[in-house]
Amino acid sequence: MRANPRPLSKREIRQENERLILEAAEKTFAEAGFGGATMQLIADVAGLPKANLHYYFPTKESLYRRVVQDIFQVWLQAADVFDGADGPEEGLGAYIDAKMEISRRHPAGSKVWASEVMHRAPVIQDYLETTLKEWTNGRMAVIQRWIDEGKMDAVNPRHLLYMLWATTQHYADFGHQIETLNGGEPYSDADWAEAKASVKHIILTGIGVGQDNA
Amino acid sequence: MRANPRPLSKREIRQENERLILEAAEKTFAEAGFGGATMQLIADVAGLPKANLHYYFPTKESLYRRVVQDIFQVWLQAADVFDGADGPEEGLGAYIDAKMEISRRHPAGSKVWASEVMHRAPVIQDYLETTLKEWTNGRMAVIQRWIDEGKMDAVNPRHLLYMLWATTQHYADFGHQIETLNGGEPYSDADWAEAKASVKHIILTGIGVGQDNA
DNA sequence: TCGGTTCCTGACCGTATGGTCAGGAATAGA
DNA sequence: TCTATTCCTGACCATACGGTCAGGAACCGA
Repeated sequence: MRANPRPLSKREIRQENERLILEAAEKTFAEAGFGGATMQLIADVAGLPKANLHYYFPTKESLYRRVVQDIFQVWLQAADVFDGADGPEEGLGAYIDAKMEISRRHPAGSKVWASEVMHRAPVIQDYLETTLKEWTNGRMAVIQRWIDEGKMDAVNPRHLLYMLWATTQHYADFGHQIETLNGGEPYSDADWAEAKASVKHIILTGIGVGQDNA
Repeated sequence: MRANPRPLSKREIRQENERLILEAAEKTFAEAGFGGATMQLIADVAGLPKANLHYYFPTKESLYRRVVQDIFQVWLQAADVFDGADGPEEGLGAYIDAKMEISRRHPAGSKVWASEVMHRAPVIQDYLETTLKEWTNGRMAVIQRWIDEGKMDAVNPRHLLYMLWATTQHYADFGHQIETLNGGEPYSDADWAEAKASVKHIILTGIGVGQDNA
């Protein structure tokens, strides 16, 4: 049996347990939905007693809210690559790469978000109306500027954004279907590269942006 | 008070009640998820006593299974436009139109399907492995033939299909988000026309197919 | 050392859920 | 008309759920 190197401080204990709970909650909410996930199941996944969950998060809804908020922050951060780009090939290309990478690394988060929105966003409606709306308007303006500068075709910026979201998140939200159609095998590095390249090629070509496909 | 024109026959009663229950179930499962939907709530929406639901569908899962199967049939039917088309502009254009129309008319069904797949398809895994896989392989072959005939660019047929699914279903599954970003207003006829045109333009252009945009 | 704070959890509670069932009403078929 | 079948439902049941709480253990700061 191993020696205990150092007792955790109160601060460390709180950080560590919150992390354990949030990870377990994200995974469980993604797999079972809000209604299907039980506090007992989340507790089992986290390896903690159920009562301990209620110590850190008073209600199931408060835990869920925190999970959804964290996901939203990840997505907002990923959109930074959008800004400061010289044109659509760089900006949109990097954005597609970033969102595909999130779908690959954090599929559970994407599913929780999708589920939340599908159920009419009972918890994050205010985010949709404020932060997301402002973010969307800002990026639409960037795209419109690129159009005005003749850097891409005059497509509807809003529907272009929707297509980017839909396509990239599809690889997370419908990952199980994709895996099944791949003979039950998870996507390999090569599969992901092919997916990224295909998405970028069709969309960038679709808006009149040339590509050097290596 | 109105006179009862004709008492319903047993057969008619069964048909009508099953329809009521299935409609209520689709709507409720879409809005609340499998776990969040209760038999009592479905019964209230259908306007029937809860015990009557269990008379027609012995368990909640059997009712849910029936709902998902019905949705899958609608989608398979919609794909008929794909076949017999002379080329990608006609075939894919019609397919996009058909799937956008389903997203508009049956958003609840799309959501139930999405939710089912996100939760690792506990009920329709066999459909994914058989019917959907065969369907997908067939359409990939059609697309590959179009490519070989020089009717479109050499894109990866599989990822093109995924993009079609993702984009068209996004307008149903994320309809609430789209509506919120539309100022809380549901999409009008003009909004839907614009969405359809945008999706078709970007994707068809993206695969090297010219379009006469009226 | 010691009082205060934080962390922890087994046992418990009220409620809501999926599902059952007995018994009755309505229709079908002969 | 008469019997069999189908349809219907209020009342009920066992279970599982989210959440509470008392009481103790561990750490902190002075």
